[in-house]
Amino acid sequence: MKTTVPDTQEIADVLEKIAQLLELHGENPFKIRAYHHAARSLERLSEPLQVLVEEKRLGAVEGIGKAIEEKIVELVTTGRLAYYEELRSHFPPSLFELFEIQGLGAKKIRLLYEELHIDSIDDLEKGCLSGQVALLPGLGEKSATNFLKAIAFYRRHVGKFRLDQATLLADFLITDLRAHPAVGQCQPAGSLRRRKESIGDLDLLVSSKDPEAVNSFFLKHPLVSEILMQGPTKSSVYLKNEEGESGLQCDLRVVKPEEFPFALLYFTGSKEHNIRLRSRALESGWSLNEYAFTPQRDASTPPPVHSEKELYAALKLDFIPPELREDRGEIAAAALNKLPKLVEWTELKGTFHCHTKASDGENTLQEMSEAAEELGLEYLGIADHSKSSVQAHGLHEKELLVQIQEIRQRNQENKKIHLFAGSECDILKDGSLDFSNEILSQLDYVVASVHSSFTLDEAAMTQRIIRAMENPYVTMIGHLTGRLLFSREPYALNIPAILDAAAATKTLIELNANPRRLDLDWRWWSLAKEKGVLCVINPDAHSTSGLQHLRFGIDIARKGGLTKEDIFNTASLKNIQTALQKKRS
DNA sequence: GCCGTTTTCGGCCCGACTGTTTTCAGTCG
Repeated sequence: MKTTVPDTQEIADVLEKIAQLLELHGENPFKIRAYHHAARSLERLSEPLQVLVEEKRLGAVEGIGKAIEEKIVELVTTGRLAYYEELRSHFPPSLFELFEIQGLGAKKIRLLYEELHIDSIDDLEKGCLSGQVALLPGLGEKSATNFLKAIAFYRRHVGKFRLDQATLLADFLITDLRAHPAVGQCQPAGSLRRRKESIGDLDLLVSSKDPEAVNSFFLKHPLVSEILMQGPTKSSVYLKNEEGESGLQCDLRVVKPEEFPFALLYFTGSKEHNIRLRSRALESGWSLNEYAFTPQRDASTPPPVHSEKELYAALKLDFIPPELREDRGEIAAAALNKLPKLVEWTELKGTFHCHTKASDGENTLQEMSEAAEELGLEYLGIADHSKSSVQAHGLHEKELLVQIQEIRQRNQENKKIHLFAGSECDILKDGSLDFSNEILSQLDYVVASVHSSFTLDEAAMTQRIIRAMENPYVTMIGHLTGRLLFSREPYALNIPAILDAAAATKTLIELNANPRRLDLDWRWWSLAKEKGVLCVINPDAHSTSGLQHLRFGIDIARKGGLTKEDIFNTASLKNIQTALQKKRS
């Protein structure tokens, strides 16, 4: 373990590892869940862990009791945890990777380790091929074959699928399913419906009086590459990817029409959200499953339910939009009628941070303008790269001034959509900007972004961005953490400190809607809102089709609990022009 | 291990499918 103080995420990871180790040790499942739960609680703390430890308030965090509090304190103060080290000493660290293999859980991993000394994915593969795995009690030829398939799948798809990729596949399937005569209602569920940034598998839900017909239609669908499991109500397949190989996993559930709202709620999740709802149902004496409420002995009769809304109402809750169902306080808020009224797509009036051919975009200013108009936007901001982004053909001062002139000219000629002249100006290593204030002052707005020196330490990177925000011409910070989903980690950054500075300097924080980024992450937006920081949803469009990414931006804003009022570009053109001047004056 | 208008013990969400089994354990969501 590192000698420096571990950060909150690292501590949450240790708690998760403890949970896995306890599973391997065959511990009480509720104890295991307690560690999972505590890890999740840590991940959504709204204040620094260090402060909670110093003020001895950790025990007040839900899911953290005396025992786990002591362990966290030990980790924070010494950087080590004797309990964890003791647990770990019984198993090699490589064993953890076996949990990633579909069909393998703690019991079988332990069996494989104790009987065959298998402690890695490579070992498991060898054991399956040699026939040894099939000889173990409780396992057989079929298990070994399935492990080999699962290993191959894991190697092809370490990581997950992006929201846009999963959405595209789901749209195809749902369109075809809805056209089938035996299909009543058909909805996506799972993390796709909750609009998470990454999707592990696709969950589709259908209501039908003829489940067999639906299942057989689904299993023969041209997008299906391989059948994993098939039952009367549930089947599971791999879908074809671009190369025609097995890609995303897709589960189809077929239920009776009257069961649909229960099943939709259940399969939408999240798991933690469902667990809470079931506990809440039990308070009324009803057991809740994916089909119905079942009153326990002496309990009152549950009301009839025809929709998710009625289902929540039966539990004395406001309807909770799927995006919020992550067990982050939404149930308590729904009980008190305090859920936010989430922003809607139709409330978005314009956007900033779009590129053209002048730097690294694919389309001209005119084409971008027309596409935005078609999308129904009132205004569009053009922000091509600045000169330091050589790889992206960043504009030099002279080229930028020409572009500003062109934009002013277009606004004279076309009154249907207003164009704003901006720049995505590099934040240099020391926090200064790529253009002088004299140049910046001629623009309508500035998106300041980091495109270099990603490896600065947290303090330096934080200071770098804060310095940029202190510039009166910097309107907003682009893709704050620089993450690229599944390919680049966010750079080290003290996000609460950045949000404080954003509030103090009246700088907007971008929600970059490009599905590879979705940055800033949705988990931070409630804190941003609390601190009074405004969000601006930008597509970072490098083509006309890139403007469509705005929809994912709305998804993530909703997931972050943001309302129309929390988002800068829900303002009309009339109001936005004065708002853009606000920081400068 | 956590939690409490049933409060310091005794609960803790619930069901489908698979593979290896002759009645069920393990895994998954």
